[in-house]
Amino acid sequence: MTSERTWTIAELADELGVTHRTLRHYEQLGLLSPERRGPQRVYRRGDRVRLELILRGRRLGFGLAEIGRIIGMYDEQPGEVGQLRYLLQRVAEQRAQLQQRRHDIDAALAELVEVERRCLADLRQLAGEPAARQPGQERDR
Amino acid sequence: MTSERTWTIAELADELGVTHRTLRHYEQLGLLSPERRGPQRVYRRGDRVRLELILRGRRLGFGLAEIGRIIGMYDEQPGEVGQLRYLLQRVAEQRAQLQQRRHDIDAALAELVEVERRCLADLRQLAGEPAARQPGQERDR
DNA sequence: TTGCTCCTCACGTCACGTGAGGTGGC
DNA sequence: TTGCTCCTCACGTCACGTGAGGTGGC
Repeated sequence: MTSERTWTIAELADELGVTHRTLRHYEQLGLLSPERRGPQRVYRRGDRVRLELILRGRRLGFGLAEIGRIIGMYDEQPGEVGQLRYLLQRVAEQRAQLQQRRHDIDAALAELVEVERRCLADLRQLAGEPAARQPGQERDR
Repeated sequence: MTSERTWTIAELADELGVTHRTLRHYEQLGLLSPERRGPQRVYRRGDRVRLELILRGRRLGFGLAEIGRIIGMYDEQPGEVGQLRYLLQRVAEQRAQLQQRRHDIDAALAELVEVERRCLADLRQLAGEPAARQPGQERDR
C-alpha cells in the first residue's frame, strides 16, 4: 500500500495562500473536518480538495454559509438535477451582484479621476499665485 | 432674519438615502455633531453638507476613519497645499485599489460564466439520458 | 389611550486578525 | 534550555443592522 500524502496546517495553508486561522475558522463552521493525531490536525487529499472548492467559491464572491450549502449538496447528490439547478440559480444571482459592483466601481473611478483633476488644478493655481490665500476669500470644494 | 432650514434625523436620513442608525453612527465617530433640542437631534445646513461629503467619500471607497481625516484637514486648512497633496495621495491609492478589485471581479465573472456553461451542459446530458445516474459511476466536478 | 417619532444601550453580522497563554518533540 | 510548531480561547475589526425598553407631544 502506498501511504497517502498528508499535510500539516502550516503546509496546507502555505500551499493555498491562506493563514492557519482561516483553516481553523472553516473547521469551526463545519466546512472542513480534518483528522487529529493527538491535538494536531492532519489534512488528507480529500480535505485539500474541499479547501480548494471553498477558496474557489470565495473567489466567486459567495459567502461561507452559501459555500457550505453548495458543497453539502454536492456531497449528498453529486451531479443531481436539483443540485445543478440550485447552483445555477445562485450563480445567476451572483453574476448580477458582481456586475452591479462593477458598475459601482466604474462610477467611483470616474469620480476619483474628476477629484484628482480638480486637486491638480488647485495646486497649480496655488503655485502660480503663492500669496493667493487671504482671509475672507471663499473657495468651492 | 430668515430662519435657517433644519432637519430631523428622519428627514435628513430619508433625503440622503441612509438610516437613522447611520447618522447616529457617524456622530459616535465624531464625523457629525448636530445640535440638540432637548434629547432630539437638529441638523442644520452645515451638517447636511458634511454628511454629503461623508457619503461621497464612502461611494469612493474610503473608510470612515480616512474620511474623518480628510474632512478634518479640510476644516482646518481648506485649499491648503498640504491638504491637497494628502488628498491627491489617498485618491491615487484608492484608484489603484479599485482597479485591482475590478480585475478580481472580471476574473470572477469569467469563471462564473464557465461554471454556468458546465452546469447547463450537465443538465442537458441528464435530460438526454434520464437513467444515467447509476451507482459506481464517477463524475468530475 | 393610542400612534408616531425620537432616544440610548448593547448585542449581532461577516470573515477572519491578533494576541495571550500553554503544550510537545527535536 | 532554547526554538519551533502546534493548540485553544477570546476579544478586536468594519460599518452599520436590529431589537429591547423607554420618552415626549399630538
